[in-house]
Amino acid sequence: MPELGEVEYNRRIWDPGVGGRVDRVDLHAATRCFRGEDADCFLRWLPGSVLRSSECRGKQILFRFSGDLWLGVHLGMTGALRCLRDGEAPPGRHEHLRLHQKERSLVYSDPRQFGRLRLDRGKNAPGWWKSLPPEVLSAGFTLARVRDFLARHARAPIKAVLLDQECFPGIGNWMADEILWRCGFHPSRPAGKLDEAESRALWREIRQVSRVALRRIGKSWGDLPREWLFHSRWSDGGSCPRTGVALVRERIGGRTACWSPGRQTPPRSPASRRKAGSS
DNA sequence: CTATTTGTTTATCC
DNA sequence: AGGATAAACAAATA
Repeated sequence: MPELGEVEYNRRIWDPGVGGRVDRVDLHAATRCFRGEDADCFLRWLPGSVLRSSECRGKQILFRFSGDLWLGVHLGMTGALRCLRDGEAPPGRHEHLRLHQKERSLVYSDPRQFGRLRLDRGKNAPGWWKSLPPEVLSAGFTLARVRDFLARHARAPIKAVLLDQECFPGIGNWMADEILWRCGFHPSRPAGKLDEAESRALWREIRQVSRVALRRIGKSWGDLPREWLFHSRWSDGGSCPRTGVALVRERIGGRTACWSPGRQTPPRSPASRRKAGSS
Protein backbone atom coordinates (compact mmCIF):
# COMPACT_ATOMS: atom_id res chain seq x y z
CA MET A 1 0.00 0.00 0.00
CA PRO A 2 2.80 2.35 -0.67
CA GLU A 3 2.45 6.01 -1.42
CA LEU A 4 4.57 8.83 -0.07
CA GLY A 5 3.83 8.39 3.64
CA GLU A 6 3.88 4.66 3.76
CA VAL A 7 7.07 4.43 1.76
CA GLU A 8 8.70 6.56 4.42
CA TYR A 9 7.12 4.37 7.09
CA ASN A 10 8.60 1.28 5.46
CA ARG A 11 12.01 2.87 5.17
CA ARG A 12 12.15 3.39 8.92
CA ILE A 13 11.33 -0.25 9.59
CA TRP A 14 14.93 -1.16 8.83
CA ASP A 15 16.31 1.56 11.16
CA PRO A 16 17.15 -0.93 13.94
CA GLY A 17 19.58 -2.50 11.49
CA VAL A 18 21.58 0.70 10.94
CA GLY A 19 25.10 0.10 12.21
CA GLY A 20 24.68 -3.65 11.94
CA ARG A 21 26.73 -5.90 9.72
CA VAL A 22 25.15 -8.24 7.20
CA ASP A 23 26.26 -11.79 8.03
CA ARG A 24 24.30 -13.70 5.45
CA VAL A 25 21.90 -13.08 2.57
CA ASP A 26 18.95 -15.18 1.45
CA LEU A 27 17.08 -14.42 -1.74
CA HIS A 28 14.94 -15.87 -4.47
CA ALA A 29 16.81 -14.79 -7.55
CA ALA A 30 14.13 -15.84 -9.99
CA THR A 31 11.42 -13.50 -8.72
CA ARG A 32 10.33 -10.56 -10.73
CA CYS A 33 11.58 -8.17 -8.05
CA PHE A 34 15.14 -8.74 -9.28
CA ARG A 35 14.32 -8.03 -12.91
CA GLY A 36 17.21 -6.42 -14.71
CA GLU A 37 19.57 -7.23 -11.85
CA ASP A 38 22.29 -9.77 -11.33
CA ALA A 39 21.04 -11.33 -8.12
CA ASP A 40 24.45 -12.91 -7.58
CA CYS A 41 25.81 -9.47 -6.78
CA PHE A 42 23.53 -9.34 -3.74
CA LEU A 43 25.06 -12.60 -2.52
CA ARG A 44 28.65 -11.61 -3.28
CA TRP A 45 28.70 -7.99 -2.17
CA LEU A 46 26.34 -7.57 0.78
CA PRO A 47 27.74 -10.10 3.27
CA GLY A 48 30.23 -8.29 5.50
CA SER A 49 28.90 -4.81 4.77
CA VAL A 50 27.29 -2.53 7.32
CA LEU A 51 24.01 -0.68 6.86
CA ARG A 52 24.86 3.01 7.23
CA SER A 53 21.77 5.06 6.39
CA SER A 54 18.69 5.33 4.24
CA GLU A 55 16.63 7.92 2.42
CA CYS A 56 13.34 8.26 0.57
CA ARG A 57 12.55 10.11 -2.61
CA GLY A 58 8.96 9.82 -3.68
CA LYS A 59 8.27 6.12 -3.79
CA GLN A 60 11.93 5.18 -4.01
CA ILE A 61 14.05 4.09 -1.06
CA LEU A 62 17.83 3.95 -1.05
CA PHE A 63 19.79 2.08 1.63
CA ARG A 64 23.49 2.87 1.90
CA PHE A 65 25.87 0.13 2.99
CA SER A 66 29.60 0.21 3.68
CA GLY A 67 31.79 -0.84 0.79
CA ASP A 68 30.15 1.70 -1.53
CA LEU A 69 26.97 -0.37 -1.82
CA TRP A 70 23.56 1.11 -2.57
CA LEU A 71 20.41 -0.98 -2.23
CA GLY A 72 17.42 0.50 -4.06
CA VAL A 73 13.92 -0.56 -3.07
CA HIS A 74 10.62 0.20 -4.75
CA LEU A 75 7.62 -1.34 -3.03
CA GLY A 76 5.43 -1.58 -6.10
CA MET A 77 1.87 -2.43 -5.17
CA THR A 78 2.34 -4.89 -2.33
CA GLY A 79 5.97 -4.66 -1.25
CA ALA A 80 6.78 -4.39 2.45
CA LEU A 81 9.87 -4.19 4.62
CA ARG A 82 10.11 -6.02 7.92
CA CYS A 83 12.56 -6.22 10.76
CA LEU A 84 12.48 -9.60 12.48
CA ARG A 85 14.10 -10.11 15.85
CA ASP A 86 15.90 -13.23 16.97
CA GLY A 87 16.11 -14.70 13.49
CA GLU A 88 13.46 -17.14 14.53
CA ALA A 89 10.76 -15.98 12.17
CA PRO A 90 10.00 -18.51 9.46
CA PRO A 91 10.46 -17.38 5.87
CA GLY A 92 7.33 -15.60 4.75
CA ARG A 93 5.29 -16.89 1.89
CA HIS A 94 6.35 -14.08 -0.46
CA GLU A 95 9.71 -13.19 0.98
CA HIS A 96 12.29 -12.31 -1.66
CA LEU A 97 15.25 -10.89 0.25
CA ARG A 98 16.49 -11.40 3.79
CA LEU A 99 19.60 -9.75 5.21
CA HIS A 100 20.70 -11.56 8.34
CA GLN A 101 22.35 -9.45 10.99
CA LYS A 102 23.51 -10.63 14.38
CA GLU A 103 20.35 -9.73 16.27
CA ARG A 104 17.75 -9.33 13.56
CA SER A 105 16.84 -9.93 9.96
CA LEU A 106 15.89 -7.27 7.44
CA VAL A 107 13.29 -8.60 5.04
CA TYR A 108 11.65 -7.57 1.79
CA SER A 109 8.42 -9.34 0.89
CA ASP A 110 6.05 -8.70 -1.98
CA PRO A 111 3.21 -11.02 -3.05
CA ARG A 112 2.55 -9.44 -6.42
CA GLN A 113 6.20 -8.75 -7.18
CA PHE A 114 5.56 -5.40 -8.82
CA GLY A 115 8.23 -3.98 -6.56
CA ARG A 116 11.87 -3.80 -7.47
CA LEU A 117 15.20 -4.41 -5.77
CA ARG A 118 18.49 -3.19 -7.15
CA LEU A 119 22.05 -3.08 -5.99
CA ASP A 120 24.72 -0.68 -7.19
CA ARG A 121 28.34 -0.30 -6.20
CA GLY A 122 30.12 3.03 -6.44
CA LYS A 123 31.52 5.98 -4.58
CA ASN A 124 28.38 8.03 -5.18
CA ALA A 125 24.70 7.25 -5.27
CA PRO A 126 23.63 5.47 -8.45
CA GLY A 127 22.61 7.44 -11.50
CA TRP A 128 18.96 6.43 -11.39
CA TRP A 129 18.74 7.93 -7.92
CA LYS A 130 20.46 11.19 -8.74
CA SER A 131 18.24 11.80 -11.74
CA LEU A 132 14.98 11.54 -9.79
CA PRO A 133 12.76 14.63 -10.03
CA PRO A 134 12.48 17.14 -7.17
CA GLU A 135 10.25 16.04 -4.32
CA VAL A 136 6.90 17.75 -3.99
CA LEU A 137 7.90 19.23 -0.62
CA SER A 138 11.24 20.56 -1.86
CA ALA A 139 12.05 24.02 -3.14
CA GLY A 140 12.52 22.56 -6.61
CA PHE A 141 8.84 21.70 -6.86
CA THR A 142 7.76 25.05 -8.20
CA LEU A 143 4.42 26.26 -9.46
CA ALA A 144 6.08 26.91 -12.81
CA ARG A 145 7.15 23.28 -12.98
CA VAL A 146 3.59 22.13 -12.34
CA ARG A 147 2.14 24.56 -14.84
CA ASP A 148 4.55 23.43 -17.55
CA PHE A 149 3.79 19.80 -16.89
CA LEU A 150 0.04 20.38 -17.05
CA ALA A 151 0.51 22.18 -20.36
CA ARG A 152 2.58 19.34 -21.73
CA HIS A 153 -0.20 16.87 -20.89
CA ALA A 154 -3.01 19.25 -21.63
CA ARG A 155 -5.40 16.66 -23.05
CA ALA A 156 -4.96 13.96 -20.43
CA PRO A 157 -7.33 13.76 -17.45
CA ILE A 158 -5.86 15.59 -14.48
CA LYS A 159 -6.15 12.43 -12.40
CA ALA A 160 -3.84 10.52 -14.75
CA VAL A 161 -1.36 13.40 -14.87
CA LEU A 162 -1.19 13.57 -11.09
CA LEU A 163 -0.10 9.93 -10.99
CA ASP A 164 2.94 10.63 -13.17
CA GLN A 165 6.02 10.15 -10.99
CA GLU A 166 8.08 12.24 -13.36
CA CYS A 167 6.50 15.36 -11.89
CA PHE A 168 4.69 14.20 -8.75
CA PRO A 169 6.96 11.68 -7.03
CA GLY A 170 5.17 9.86 -4.24
CA ILE A 171 1.64 10.68 -5.32
CA GLY A 172 -0.49 7.56 -5.79
CA ASN A 173 -4.11 6.75 -6.39
CA TRP A 174 -5.60 7.72 -3.06
CA MET A 175 -3.49 10.85 -2.67
CA ALA A 176 -4.48 12.02 -6.14
CA ASP A 177 -8.16 11.55 -5.31
CA GLU A 178 -7.67 13.36 -2.01
CA ILE A 179 -5.94 16.30 -3.71
CA LEU A 180 -8.60 16.67 -6.42
CA TRP A 181 -11.39 16.39 -3.87
CA ARG A 182 -9.90 19.21 -1.81
CA CYS A 183 -9.46 21.34 -4.92
CA GLY A 184 -12.96 20.61 -6.16
CA PHE A 185 -11.68 19.41 -9.54
CA HIS A 186 -13.32 16.52 -11.33
CA PRO A 187 -10.71 13.79 -12.02
CA SER A 188 -11.45 13.69 -15.75
CA ARG A 189 -10.90 17.38 -16.35
CA PRO A 190 -8.24 17.91 -19.00
CA ALA A 191 -5.04 19.02 -17.30
CA GLY A 192 -4.62 21.87 -19.76
CA LYS A 193 -7.95 23.39 -18.78
CA LEU A 194 -6.86 24.50 -15.32
CA ASP A 195 -6.44 28.27 -15.17
CA GLU A 196 -3.77 30.11 -13.22
CA ALA A 197 -5.62 30.15 -9.90
CA GLU A 198 -6.60 26.51 -10.24
CA SER A 199 -3.05 25.46 -11.00
CA ARG A 200 -1.89 27.24 -7.90
CA ALA A 201 -4.59 25.56 -5.82
CA LEU A 202 -3.49 22.20 -7.16
CA TRP A 203 0.14 22.94 -6.29
CA ARG A 204 -0.86 23.98 -2.80
CA GLU A 205 -3.03 20.94 -2.10
CA ILE A 206 -0.41 18.55 -3.48
CA ARG A 207 1.96 19.90 -0.88
CA GLN A 208 -0.58 20.01 1.91
CA VAL A 209 -1.76 16.43 1.44
CA SER A 210 1.84 15.24 1.14
CA ARG A 211 2.91 17.14 4.25
CA VAL A 212 0.10 15.74 6.37
CA ALA A 213 0.48 12.21 4.99
CA LEU A 214 4.18 12.19 5.85
CA ARG A 215 3.61 13.57 9.31
CA ARG A 216 0.56 11.59 10.28
CA ILE A 217 1.12 8.12 8.92
CA GLY A 218 2.23 6.10 11.88
CA LYS A 219 1.23 2.53 12.26
CA SER A 220 -1.51 2.57 9.68
CA TRP A 221 -3.51 4.69 7.29
CA GLY A 222 -6.03 5.14 10.06
CA ASP A 223 -3.93 7.94 11.44
CA LEU A 224 -4.93 10.29 8.65
CA PRO A 225 -7.31 13.12 9.58
CA ARG A 226 -10.84 11.87 10.09
CA GLU A 227 -12.34 14.40 7.72
CA TRP A 228 -10.30 13.23 4.74
CA LEU A 229 -11.88 11.56 1.73
CA PHE A 230 -9.54 8.63 2.26
CA HIS A 231 -11.75 6.97 4.86
CA SER A 232 -14.79 6.90 2.60
CA ARG A 233 -13.39 6.24 -0.80
CA TRP A 234 -13.14 2.45 -0.90
CA SER A 235 -16.21 1.31 0.92
CA ASP A 236 -19.36 0.94 -1.13
CA GLY A 237 -21.96 3.45 -0.11
CA GLY A 238 -19.40 6.00 1.07
CA SER A 239 -20.45 9.62 1.20
CA CYS A 240 -18.59 12.90 0.85
CA PRO A 241 -17.21 14.03 4.22
CA ARG A 242 -18.12 17.62 3.37
CA THR A 243 -21.42 17.42 1.52
CA GLY A 244 -22.80 14.05 2.54
CA VAL A 245 -23.54 13.23 -1.09
CA ALA A 246 -22.90 9.66 -2.21
CA LEU A 247 -19.41 9.28 -3.70
CA VAL A 248 -18.93 7.98 -7.22
CA ARG A 249 -16.25 5.62 -8.44
CA GLU A 250 -15.22 5.35 -12.06
CA ARG A 251 -12.23 4.20 -14.05
CA ILE A 252 -10.28 7.22 -15.25
CA GLY A 253 -6.85 7.04 -16.81
CA GLY A 254 -6.72 3.31 -16.17
CA ARG A 255 -7.29 3.60 -12.44
CA THR A 256 -10.32 3.78 -10.21
CA ALA A 257 -11.06 7.37 -9.27
CA CYS A 258 -13.41 8.43 -6.50
CA TRP A 259 -15.06 11.83 -6.38
CA SER A 260 -17.87 13.80 -4.87
CA PRO A 261 -20.60 14.79 -7.36
CA GLY A 262 -21.64 18.38 -7.05
CA ARG A 263 -18.45 19.33 -5.30
CA GLN A 264 -16.28 18.11 -8.20
CA THR A 265 -18.17 18.97 -11.34
CA PRO A 266 -17.41 17.12 -14.58
CA PRO A 267 -15.90 18.88 -17.59
CA ARG A 268 -17.54 19.36 -20.99
CA SER A 269 -20.52 21.34 -19.88
CA PRO A 270 -19.82 24.67 -21.61
CA ALA A 271 -23.14 26.08 -20.49
CA SER A 272 -22.16 25.82 -16.87
CA ARG A 273 -19.04 27.87 -17.47
CA ARG A 274 -20.85 31.18 -17.48
CA LYS A 275 -21.44 31.01 -13.75
CA ALA A 276 -18.28 29.08 -12.94
CA GLY A 277 -16.31 30.72 -10.19
CA SER A 278 -13.21 28.99 -8.87
CA SER A 279 -13.85 26.73 -5.91
C1' DC B 1 -15.21 -18.10 -12.83
C1' DT B 2 -15.37 -12.94 -12.53
C1' DA B 3 -13.86 -8.65 -10.98
C1' DT B 4 -11.15 -5.98 -7.84
C1' DT B 5 -6.40 -3.99 -6.06
C1' DT B 6 -2.63 2.42 -2.65
C1' DG B 7 2.23 0.78 -9.42
C1' DT B 8 5.15 0.87 -13.38
C1' DT B 9 6.69 -0.51 -18.00
C1' DT B 10 5.80 -1.65 -22.70
C1' DA B 11 3.28 -1.71 -26.88
C1' DT B 12 0.14 0.50 -29.85
C1' DC B 13 -2.41 3.98 -31.79
C1' DC B 14 -3.01 8.86 -32.80
C1' DA C 1 8.09 12.95 -32.41
C1' DG C 2 5.62 12.92 -28.64
C1' DG C 3 1.48 12.15 -26.10
C1' DA C 4 -2.53 9.26 -24.71
C1' DT C 5 -4.30 4.72 -23.73
C1' DA C 6 -4.58 -0.24 -22.86
C1' DA C 7 -2.39 -4.36 -21.69
C1' DA C 8 0.80 -6.94 -19.05
C1' DC C 9 2.99 -8.22 -14.90
C1' DA C 10 1.41 -11.88 -10.13
C1' DA C 11 -1.33 -13.04 -6.51
C1' DA C 12 -4.79 -12.38 -3.02
C1' DT C 13 -9.51 -11.41 -2.03
C1' DA C 14 -14.61 -10.88 -2.58
